[in-house]
Amino acid sequence: MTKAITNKKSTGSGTTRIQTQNRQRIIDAALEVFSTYGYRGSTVAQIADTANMSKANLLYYFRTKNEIYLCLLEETLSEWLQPLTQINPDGDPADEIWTYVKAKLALSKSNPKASRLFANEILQGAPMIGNFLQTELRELVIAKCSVIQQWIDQGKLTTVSPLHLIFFIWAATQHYADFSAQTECLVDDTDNLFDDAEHTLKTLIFNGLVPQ
Amino acid sequence: MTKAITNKKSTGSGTTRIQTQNRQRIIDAALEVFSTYGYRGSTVAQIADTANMSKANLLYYFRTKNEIYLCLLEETLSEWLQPLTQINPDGDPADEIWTYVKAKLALSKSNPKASRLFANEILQGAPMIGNFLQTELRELVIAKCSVIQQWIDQGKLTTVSPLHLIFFIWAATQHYADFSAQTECLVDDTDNLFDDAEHTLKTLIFNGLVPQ
DNA sequence: GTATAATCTGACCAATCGGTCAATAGTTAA
DNA sequence: TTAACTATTGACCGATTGGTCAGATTATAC
Repeated sequence: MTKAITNKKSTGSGTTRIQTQNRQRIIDAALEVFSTYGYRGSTVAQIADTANMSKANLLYYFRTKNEIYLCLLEETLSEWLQPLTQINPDGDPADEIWTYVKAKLALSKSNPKASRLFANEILQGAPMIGNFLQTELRELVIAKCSVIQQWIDQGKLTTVSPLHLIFFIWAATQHYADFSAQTECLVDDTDNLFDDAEHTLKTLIFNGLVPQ
Repeated sequence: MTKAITNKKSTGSGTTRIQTQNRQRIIDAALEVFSTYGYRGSTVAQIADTANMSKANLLYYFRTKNEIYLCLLEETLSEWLQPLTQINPDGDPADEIWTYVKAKLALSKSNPKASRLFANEILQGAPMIGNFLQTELRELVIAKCSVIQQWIDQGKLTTVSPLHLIFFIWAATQHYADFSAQTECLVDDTDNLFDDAEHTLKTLIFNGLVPQ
């Protein structure tokens, strides 16, 4: 999944000011387009338009549509996964999990396009990041699951499947980014959307739905 | 969103045996393709191939790609929404909600392609069903929210936002269909996937994550 | 300033896209 | 059997797709 700069100055130090600038413009535009239409539904002309750049010039910086897509995925993946790595085995279980939920919710709010980019990719069978899912993500998730399992064994958490708890947090938080077209149709108070979501999630996760 | 049969016998009763048969074959193939690649990422040739039919013949039954898509959405929408309509204001709140969760989970298991079809549509901004979301779905959701609110007012449920509770149930259940490419990478025991999900969801929704 | 490399462009390409159409093959009711 | 209709096809259309290329333009090092 790695493919670095295609064109370089033969003389100097590798990357030009104009290169870094334009490659970033393209990546930004690509996020806009790919997150909306998915890989196959997006066109390089559309990305070039969004980046205010001629198609030929865009293909001077990235040789193929696929190269843009892979580069974009790579840039976005680490940001998207970072909160999970932050879960601290030595912290208070409830605190750690709630911090994680809040971080994922904040990401859904601040960068919904990144969420939709992955949603599109996975919906379509993860053709590009399938290998990543099976290796790096799997390792990380297994590690964090065993942390949660320890907390459960210590009686600090209710007995649940750690893996499904994680699925459940992913689903509940990313939903607001991935399905914003739907939520925005149904929510009246758009301003407080994420605050309301956070409050309801907190109640559900820590108190359950039935009064004790 | 309504467009009925295009070609009809000028003599007889409207629809031929071959017509109903082939239209169904096309709809089935269209679900397969559209649910995977989204509207723009799918091609009529691909649908025709999947249906074991020539492209020209497919376009004899549906005049345009869009017409297939709309017909498919229409057929699938009601099935997908049906469980929500079943929530009974006079039933026991916890029972009613749990029945709903189980029904949605069962749908995700039995017809994941339908879930992915809608996921793709909404991810891409709901260009075709936007109007439906704002009218029919909105009405239904508002009605069910007020039912849940009454249960809360009667002290039978914890105070949560009914709307976000519904979002949460949608997210948690459809996740297993929409992101199956991911879950299948991470789950070891694929056989019991939905049973484990159900158990974890039940614990979360009714007990919360912290032991009482 | 000027040479050299980096940047940018329009014209162009084969392949594929959604869709049409005239002609052929298959069904069906009399 | 046959006439009228339904079903199916391959050849074809203009538009769009991802991508190339020769050459024009701009920035940079000396």
